[in-house]
Amino acid sequence: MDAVSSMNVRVRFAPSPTGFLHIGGARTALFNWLYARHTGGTFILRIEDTDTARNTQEAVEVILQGLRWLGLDWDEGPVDGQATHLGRGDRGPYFQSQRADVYRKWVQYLLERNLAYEADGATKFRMTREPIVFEDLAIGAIRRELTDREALDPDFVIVRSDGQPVFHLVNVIDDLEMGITHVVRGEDHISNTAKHIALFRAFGVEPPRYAHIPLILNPDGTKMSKRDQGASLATYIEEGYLPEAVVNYLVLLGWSPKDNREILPIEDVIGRFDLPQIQRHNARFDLKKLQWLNVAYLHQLSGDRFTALASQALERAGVSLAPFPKDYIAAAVSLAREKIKTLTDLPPFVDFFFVDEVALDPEAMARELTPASRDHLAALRGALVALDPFTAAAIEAALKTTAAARSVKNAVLVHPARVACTGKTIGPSLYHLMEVLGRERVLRRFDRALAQIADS
RNA sequence: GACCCUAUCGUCUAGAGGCCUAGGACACCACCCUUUCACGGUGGCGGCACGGGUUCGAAUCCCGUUAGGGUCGCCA
Repeated sequence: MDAVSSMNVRVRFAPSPTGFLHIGGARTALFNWLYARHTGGTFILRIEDTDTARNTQEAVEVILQGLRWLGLDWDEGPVDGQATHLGRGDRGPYFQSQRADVYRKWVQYLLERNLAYEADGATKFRMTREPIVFEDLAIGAIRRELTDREALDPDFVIVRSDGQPVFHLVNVIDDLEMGITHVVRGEDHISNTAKHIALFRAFGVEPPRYAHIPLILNPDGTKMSKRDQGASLATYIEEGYLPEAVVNYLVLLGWSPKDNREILPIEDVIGRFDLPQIQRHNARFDLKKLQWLNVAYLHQLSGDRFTALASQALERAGVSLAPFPKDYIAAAVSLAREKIKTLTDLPPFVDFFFVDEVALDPEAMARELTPASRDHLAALRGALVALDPFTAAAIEAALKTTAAARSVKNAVLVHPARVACTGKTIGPSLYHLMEVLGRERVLRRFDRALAQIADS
């Protein structure tokens, strides 16, 4: 352990409960968590719910659920979305709405020392006129001068005329009171840091170390805001991405293991993650790469977990699995594993396994269940009736023998058979799907297809 | 308007003065594999924003320009 690692690192993620967790916020949380785990430090979750009007318990739950889904466990912080509930940890409360007396105490401290003053009913902080210089762990030396507007009046409001303390004040007080040693946050706070450092000094304490991480931009390079496609973590949860894939992708967006590896077990990342190596420039979100990672993680999932997640996705899509044996479900969904990019892709691939009568796609039917295919299908049915064992290999052999006997290419039998069994032109391997379906179902579906052709 | 950050293939990145004829991944294109759709395999396309310095030598250091992003609120 190096010098930094051996000190007691305390980092925090301090989101405002707006009703959703921004993907950029998720990465900020991730980087804080990684740094805490890398250093053996403490990861704290604090809810910045000072804007009482739009903060609700539900909005907090969204954040907690998002972090839990990502696997980012916090050592101190809320246990649920209820602000008045006592959290875990001895530096609480972890909701700003419950810390009014703490803020009052420190405002009093500033007032008594003439470091703040009343003006127009508000309380303003006497900001230094000198440039603030600090060493950012991710970026390097930063020297911040006053802007022209600030030069006119450098002092800023820390308590509104309605008595509510503002962000800069509470953020600093909480970091101070909670013993935060490293502030890892979005680059959009880099200019605010001067104010924060000045406040820490006024309170008579050394400011924490800062590490500002780059922002996540839209594919077109514009800032990703709430409305933008894919800005909310919830969309990835709903669209069937694996948390480990999202985490891996987020890690790669601004950090690199420097050894050309892309698939990174989280333990490896924890072992190597550090602040100075964080990328300095903003990154654009690339859904295609996330999808690629998701496929990779889908492939290496254990059979049990895949079956569980696939079952969930099916139930959510309205497919009832209750009537089917566990083995049948597992065998059926496993045939789709290599075919899908996300779990929401799965239901259309395997739903035919779980219905009495397949829904015949009109186009597929028109193309494959033609009078010309009738005799082929009937012949294939004949080859399957007494086939033993009814396995993929045996089915394949039977189909090929039948095709050869009729002097047609395998595909001439394969395509109509697929439509007969699944109703669609795309899907899992035909031979395997027939094995899983079982002889009885297959023959019944063949008969129905044959009847369809006769009717048309 | 001012202040701050940033700048390597379309995208994410490796690169901390000679190892660079700039490496990898995603995407894209071609071919192979193949019963569909995918997976996989092989190959290809493609980049140091620009201009000045410093140096024997610069993607790497310095300055400027340009571009992008951020901030300057009684929002967080």
